[in-house]
Amino acid sequence: MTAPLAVGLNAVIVAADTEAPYALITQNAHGSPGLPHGRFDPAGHRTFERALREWVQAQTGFELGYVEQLYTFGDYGRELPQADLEDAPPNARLVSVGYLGLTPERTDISAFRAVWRDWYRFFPWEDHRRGRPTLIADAIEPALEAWAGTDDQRIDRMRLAFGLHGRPWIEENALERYELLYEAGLAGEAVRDRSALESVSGPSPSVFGEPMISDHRRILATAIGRLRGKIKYRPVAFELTPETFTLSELQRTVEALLGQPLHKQNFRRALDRSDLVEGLGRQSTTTGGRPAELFRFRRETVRRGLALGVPTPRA
Amino acid sequence: MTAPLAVGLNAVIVAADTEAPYALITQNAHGSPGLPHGRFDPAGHRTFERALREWVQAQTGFELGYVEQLYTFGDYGRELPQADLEDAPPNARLVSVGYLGLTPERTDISAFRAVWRDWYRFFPWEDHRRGRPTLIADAIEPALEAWAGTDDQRIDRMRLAFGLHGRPWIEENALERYELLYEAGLAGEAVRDRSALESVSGPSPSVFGEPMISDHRRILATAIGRLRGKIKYRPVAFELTPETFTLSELQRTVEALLGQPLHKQNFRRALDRSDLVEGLGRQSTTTGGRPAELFRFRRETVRRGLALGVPTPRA
DNA sequence: CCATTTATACTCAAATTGAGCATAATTGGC
DNA sequence: GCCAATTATGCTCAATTTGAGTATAAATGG
Repeated sequence: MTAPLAVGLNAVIVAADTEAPYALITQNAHGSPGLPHGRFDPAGHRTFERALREWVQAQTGFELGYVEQLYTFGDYGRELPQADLEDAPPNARLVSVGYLGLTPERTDISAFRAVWRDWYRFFPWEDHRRGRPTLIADAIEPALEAWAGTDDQRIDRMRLAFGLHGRPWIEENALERYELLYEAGLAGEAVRDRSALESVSGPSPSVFGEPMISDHRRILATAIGRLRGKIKYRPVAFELTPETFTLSELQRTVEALLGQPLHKQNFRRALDRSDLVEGLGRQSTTTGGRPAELFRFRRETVRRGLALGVPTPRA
Repeated sequence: MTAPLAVGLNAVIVAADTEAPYALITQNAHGSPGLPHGRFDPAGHRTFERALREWVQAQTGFELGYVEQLYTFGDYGRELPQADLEDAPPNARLVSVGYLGLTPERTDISAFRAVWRDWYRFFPWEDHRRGRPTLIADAIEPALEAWAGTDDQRIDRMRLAFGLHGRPWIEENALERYELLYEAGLAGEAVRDRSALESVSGPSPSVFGEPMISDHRRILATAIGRLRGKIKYRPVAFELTPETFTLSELQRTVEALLGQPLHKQNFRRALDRSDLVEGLGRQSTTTGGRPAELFRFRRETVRRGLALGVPTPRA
């Protein structure tokens, strides 16, 4: 009577530099991108976190540091193709628990079937560092409008999610935006899941961003939103930076994660007041221009209990 | 080879008035308090949320409104006594998914085996509305100190969690505080779980707050922390208030949830600027003193996209 | 009708934010 | 070797927000 259950663990492992934020991506047998993942074996694993660390280590050679749980998905509508379940019992229902891991540098993983990928490849509409991507006005907005029709609730959701009609763009809402596109049939996964369920394959509409296997892009969107929110009130940014860095490097890294430019002077001033970083006196040999001072993260400040995030003054 | 898995769903259903915050509490066969819960049956349930709504309806007669997922626990150390698993396969490992539900009033549930309980009964150290509870300095601090001994990391965790030695009390950290007490053997559940695993029953040390079945108090602590954080940046407070309310009622309700007094004038001013509420011109017939104006929540403001929380200026 | 209680209004200094302009120290042509 | 371009860093100032106090208004209950 009760159908079998399987718990899948999925890891979004994030690194970032001044250029872009990266996620660790694996490939399945068909070469489709996905997240490092595996099944949770209740007999062999004491906790989710341990199981996750073990899987990630095996699949990518990567040793996880900072880890936090994201969300547990169990929807029927997103039931997975059997191919993704490997050794699960037939017809097993998958419950997937997503985790976020942060790492200070893109460690070498060349020996494994995993690569670091700029996460905006999967979410091209999320990068507003050089202004709002034209993709939104040119393609996403018209496609969503066609989907919404005269349904007021759909129109509302669309405007709020994508910051249309004078609403502000809220970078934390990466999941809402992806789910909206999925619902509107504008994500490759939606096309795939529907044809699998209904065995119909009508004319494929235009879809946005590179799709991933299973519901992995949804988990990645959850991670992006969570990290973007958390960076503002907890010093997680320093889990992603090297030991020493210049203020510009830190700022560009944060901008890459938020997909949003920040106001330089105000960023520095607020950081100064926060006591989160400490100048080292040493200079960095930068590419062109005046050399910048090197800084380090003051872990002591966090232990004093105030635990603030990095400032994010809008530019 | 793979042990059976069961997914348990647990609901923290919260109501609040100017006196206290309440959680909906059920009782097991032995009269021990717990949260409304049930197993997720993958065959019968499409999504976690639907299953949850069904269970809660059956156990408490309660119709859930606002719902959000909290956290998924899967630790081995907190394995549950078989009694709590009811119709699960023997030796099943329980994965428990916690949900938070909010409701504007304490609806009548007298026909069911469920009651509304002031949540501070389970967490007496969390209510700082009338100053820091003396329980902390009198009993918790010495007990934790005895546990920490000279272990610097333990001393540090203790001070940060409970705001000792000049650290600020951070009301969101309800889970950290409970887990610390559990680890230190100062929660009734810890005593119970240890004796179940080790079959020893030494002298029971003093424990704090009323224990709950299974890991339900841990889930309740998660809910408290989450709600306390969210109330500051999303207008969830209005999911808990009646249609119309006075500003004082709103303030006292928020204070009850945070366990923290707020600065009256600044609370009003910030609320004013936020556009979250709108005066109705009508007066409330209060108990004693000048009558207060009635207000209502402006849902329209949220739809305009700014979606701020209620202000929480420290008193 | 007066003391008490509660609500609401007003004020003011301190701190923070937003956004500009000015100056310093490099590199890379020419 | 000098000048332009580039990047880092410093300084200023008005506008806004915060923190916290004082004053006034409108009820209730002896």
